[in-house]
Amino acid sequence: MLTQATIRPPTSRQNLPSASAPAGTIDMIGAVMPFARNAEIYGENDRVEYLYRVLKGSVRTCKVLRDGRRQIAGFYLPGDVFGFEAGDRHTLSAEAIAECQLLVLRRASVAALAARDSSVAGQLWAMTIAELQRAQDQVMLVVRTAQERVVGFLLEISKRSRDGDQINLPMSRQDIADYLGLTIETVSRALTQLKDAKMIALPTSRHIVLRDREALRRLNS
Amino acid sequence: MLTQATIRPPTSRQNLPSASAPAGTIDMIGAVMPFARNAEIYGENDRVEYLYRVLKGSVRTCKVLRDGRRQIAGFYLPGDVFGFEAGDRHTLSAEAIAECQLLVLRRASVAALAARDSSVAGQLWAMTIAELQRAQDQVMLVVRTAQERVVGFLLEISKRSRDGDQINLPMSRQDIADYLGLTIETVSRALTQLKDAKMIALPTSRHIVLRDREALRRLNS
DNA sequence: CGACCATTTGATATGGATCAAGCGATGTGG
DNA sequence: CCACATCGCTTGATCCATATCAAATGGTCG
Repeated sequence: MLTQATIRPPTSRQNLPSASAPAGTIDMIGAVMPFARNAEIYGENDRVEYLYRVLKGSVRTCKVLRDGRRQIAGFYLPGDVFGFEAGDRHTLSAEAIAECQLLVLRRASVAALAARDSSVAGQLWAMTIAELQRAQDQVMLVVRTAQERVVGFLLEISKRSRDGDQINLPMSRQDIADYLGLTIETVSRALTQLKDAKMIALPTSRHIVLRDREALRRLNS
Repeated sequence: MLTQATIRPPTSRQNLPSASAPAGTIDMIGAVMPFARNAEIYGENDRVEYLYRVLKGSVRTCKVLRDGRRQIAGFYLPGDVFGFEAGDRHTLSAEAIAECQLLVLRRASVAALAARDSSVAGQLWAMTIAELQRAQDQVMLVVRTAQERVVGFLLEISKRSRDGDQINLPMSRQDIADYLGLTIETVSRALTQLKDAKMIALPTSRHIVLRDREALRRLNS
């Protein structure tokens, strides 16, 4: 499944982040690391050692359910931070959707920095609440009809990737389906219906244009 | 729907929490308030002013979807803290499931305390991560079969209420259904099947006994 | 060009929703 | 104290949205 063996973060700091990383943020510590397409960043049950910020590319976190199906818990785009865990073991795995660069931060260093600098602690709290919000939104999404789930997903991605009405999907139909709790066939059919209704255009399967946001928003509620 | 008008938290501190509230925790600030069954604690779009800790009783947070269906985002039992929000408006509403007592904390006071005391900041972060974990677990739950969702719910409630194999449900079948994204009929049928399979007993509809945790865990994965 | 993989499209099956009725506990008024 | 209304829950019959199975299409890379 994976195209290469898991890359482990370095213990030394060979790749420091750019010198322009602002003081008073978590970006001042940590190392930049590249991951190949489909590379595992961490696995379920791995010890939690790092927090990650996406610099380039995109990442998915997921879990394989007992019946073999895969559920994706979140997609992370440039700027997003992931890897928050309650215990000392990961409950999800994380994989690079495409070639990506991550800022890898030792959890202990982050915690130490937060203890010293309350504004850093505040940032971490805010990021975690934002992540909680996203997870709650996902719950609201996955209980709706297939059509509504797909529309909700498109609007969410559009908002987060800040590219106007253009969407360049980094992920496959299978990834979308596993995020929404649907099958690829159903996702595909929903997109075709939206295209037939002139609400979106599909120049290529990974490039979507939102042609009628108003109508999409109505479907989304 | 609601049995009484919304009760607003007091601006003065008429009801201080017990003097035994430990220093260095958020419990040292705030006021104790009672809420009646089905009373609204806050509504969607209300300004965020407080954090809440459940002292007695139980609470649900939920959202009414466009089609009129209600989705419950979480149940909160004694000890749990709720009311974390990313923005300054609530994205969910909160209601008392049964008569309950809440410790009501001004968000600004909590933030100020966290800025002064890094261990408080750490507690808040940990609670938020725990809440994130729960939301992620709910996503994993609502994409499974009806039977699995109900089993997952029973095991979750059992773990959180720490009452051994006895479960005294504070919430109705409708609440459970709205949490799991099912109908009451489907929840009822799933429970009947579990009873017929001798995995649970149902002395009364709100009192469930887990008779075969091993079998239940197998269904849950 | 041809092999391969991702996506779309088509035909059928099924799990859970919906519609409808029955049941049991609780409460209320005569 | 008992008829009877009410409410929450369970059970039954049918329907429909989405899964599943199957095949066609299209896009990419050697």
